[in-house]
Amino acid sequence: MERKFPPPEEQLEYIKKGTVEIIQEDELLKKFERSIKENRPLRVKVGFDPTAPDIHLGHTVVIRKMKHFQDLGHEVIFLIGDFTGLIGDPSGRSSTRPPMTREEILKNAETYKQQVFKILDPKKTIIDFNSRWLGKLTSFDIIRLASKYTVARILERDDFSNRMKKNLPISIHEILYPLMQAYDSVALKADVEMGGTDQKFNLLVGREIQREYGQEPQVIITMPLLEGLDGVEKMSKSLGNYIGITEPPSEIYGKIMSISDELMFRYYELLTDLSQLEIQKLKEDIRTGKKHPKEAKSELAKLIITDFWSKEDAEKAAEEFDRVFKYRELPEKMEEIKVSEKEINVIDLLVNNNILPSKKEAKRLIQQGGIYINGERVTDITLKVKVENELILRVGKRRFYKVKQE
RNA sequence: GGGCAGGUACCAAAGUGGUCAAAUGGGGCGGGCUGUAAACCCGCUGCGGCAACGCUUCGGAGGUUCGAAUCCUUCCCUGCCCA
Repeated sequence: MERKFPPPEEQLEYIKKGTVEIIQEDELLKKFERSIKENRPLRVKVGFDPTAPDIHLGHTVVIRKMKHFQDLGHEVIFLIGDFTGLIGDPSGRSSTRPPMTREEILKNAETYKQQVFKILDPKKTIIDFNSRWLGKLTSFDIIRLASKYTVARILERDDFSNRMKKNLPISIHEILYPLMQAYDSVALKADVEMGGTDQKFNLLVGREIQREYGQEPQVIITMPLLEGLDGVEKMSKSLGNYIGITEPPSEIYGKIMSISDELMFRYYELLTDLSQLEIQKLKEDIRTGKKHPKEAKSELAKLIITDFWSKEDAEKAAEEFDRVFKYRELPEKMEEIKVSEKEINVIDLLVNNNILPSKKEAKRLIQQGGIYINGERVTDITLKVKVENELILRVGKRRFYKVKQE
């Protein structure tokens, strides 16, 4: 097939934007040159965890960069770490996870595809599973692999050295993880591997192991880690500070509106195509009062929603938000709660319908003034609610329910 | 295999026979201020009960005691040192 790659320097410039580190840049340049000469696309590998097929904005930072490689005509391998997933990337609290069934893995892969193709070009994306080769390694193979690296070097990894310092446990299987990931690069003959900055160690091991197996080392590219909604921790599902790309537009909008102004710029930088210059200008306009930060945040939210939904959805989400939080009107869509009783105690209403986890919690919220019925704050925890007419139940600032009789 | 130190709520970390549902900090939640921002202030943060109070919780299981997170036995887990 005839391919047309842009000139090497141009490619490098395009890829470089937004990266934290490229090791080594000149190697990448050479790879670009060779790829043109041989009319062969580079193989760019990125690994993903099979257990969490919920892609959030944090993942999209790297995925967007994968897209950039595709734009240049290269081959992107979306590697699902179904085998390494059994170990779990060492994080201190890791333990081996139960093996996933073939069905689960395939199902997750499907989910991944649906999500990731909102960004990537399906025609230029190879989806692979590392159990394909890692599952076939014999004990002999694994020992051979393990012999290529030393304990001292493995322990250089941040996470491990910290745990050593703190006298925290490190299991043997954890130190195998980087080697396994490195072996993926061997199996795939990766030219480039990308990941977040927290992956740097693993990525580097890939280079060394490839060399050990007689391959040319991959170039590694690290991307910044996106901070989660709290602005401190990295975005992750387990911390609950994330925005999933399949979340409804109104959710995404609301979550973006709740981030700090500082974080907003970070998101602009990592999640939109605005140039550094444009972002600088935006900052300046806000600083001088030419633009209200809320306005800028709204625009950011709309840009992000447009990526995963559509421009119309984005506009609608914004209108909806203003209606509810600016003009204090009701949201368009509310979860409906069906109640069989004609009359019910507020607390039961809240707990029986799984709105709140316990009666204590319900009581607390009422006493703290966080429950409203038809716009009126509930102050009496023994209040009986008549459900004959439709009721609007508000819990806290942002949760709304429509209560109807069954 | 031996010696030592540990295992407390979402996390970190006090508590070492009753006054401990368990200090404090973080996180979370609610309220106030606002732009669902930050910062700040107030409150809450095991379950049931309107409450009095009761129930379940301090690695697991037993035991001592009127009474245990606290003492004993045993088991499991972690770290350090020695081998």
